[in-house]
Amino acid sequence: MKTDTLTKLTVKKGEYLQRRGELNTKVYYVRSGLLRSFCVDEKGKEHIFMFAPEGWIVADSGPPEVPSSLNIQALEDSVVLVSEKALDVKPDFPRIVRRMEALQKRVIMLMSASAMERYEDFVHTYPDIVQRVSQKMIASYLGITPQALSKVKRKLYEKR
Amino acid sequence: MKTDTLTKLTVKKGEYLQRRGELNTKVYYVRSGLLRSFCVDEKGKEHIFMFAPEGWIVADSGPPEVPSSLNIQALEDSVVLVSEKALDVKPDFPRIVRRMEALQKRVIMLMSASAMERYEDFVHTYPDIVQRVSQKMIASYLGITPQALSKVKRKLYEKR
DNA sequence: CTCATTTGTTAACCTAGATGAATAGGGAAT
DNA sequence: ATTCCCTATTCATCTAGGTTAACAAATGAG
Repeated sequence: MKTDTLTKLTVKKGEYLQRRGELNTKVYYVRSGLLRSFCVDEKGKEHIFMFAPEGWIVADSGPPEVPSSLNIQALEDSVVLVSEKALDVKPDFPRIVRRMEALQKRVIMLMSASAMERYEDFVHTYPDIVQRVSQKMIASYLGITPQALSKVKRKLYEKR
Repeated sequence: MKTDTLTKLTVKKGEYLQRRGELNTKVYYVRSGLLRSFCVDEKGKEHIFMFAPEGWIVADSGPPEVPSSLNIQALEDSVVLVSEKALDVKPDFPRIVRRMEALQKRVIMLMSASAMERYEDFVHTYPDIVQRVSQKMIASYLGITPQALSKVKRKLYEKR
């Protein structure tokens, strides 16, 4: 990453960094705050692809010339460094490997685990995020409705 | 990729290249035939993570020092080139980007689309694979049972 | 502060897909 | 050919999670 191609951006809670359909040339490095990337299906339902707290990188995975299918939005006031994908000639390989690993796990969880199992795994894997975002956001990440998440949490509470 | 670190491997249909729990140091390049990578959940159910026909690369995404969570098996007689992850100093970046894209799409599909939508998308995206593998395998990739896939196909047939 | 909007939870009902069991076809080995 | 096993399909039943609606609590704007 060349330092001179980075732009510092300050965004308020709720602001968008990128919207679906826009050109997909940027990579966002979160210096402080919290972002989410998400898509919206035909029925208008939002699906969170990932949360990005401090130190994380977000971008649509697609090539720069294809319009983005994801929206990127700040969930807290945030400071973000923006770089151009094309200029990012020497990508951070270990970080990419970790991302792939996380995606692999996510796919497998979505295919094989119940909503409760996915919630427990999420709480265990991202305990900090759980504190910082709404139930609605967590449900949207898990691929269930907020109502279903409420049920899950009650069952877990009753268990102990 | 250094040519001198590659090993050519010939496997018969049904043979395993890697089993869950084994060290996870290898990357497989499929020269001919067809592989699948999959995991097995606590209930003994198999979930296919990906199919790898000619020209594709398969590996567990995790770091080499962690035991693999995936099994890799030949679905057809295949010829495979094997290389060590650690020696693979200059990874094929465009290919990785395409893989990430595919994974992103898969996550989103699993969260937002019905079994029928996922099947239609699969047929559209991998028409060749559909011809080469059993219904059971396709169902396992889609995250549904073979019975549910049967229903989906009948409904699609009735529609037209 | 007030008013309005959003969020979290509960409950009643509904559906997509799982489960289990039965049946019929396909190979492969002998 | 026969046996064995595995695959595909169908049906009946069950259940996790979706949908709709109601309401209270929290949040935000002015």
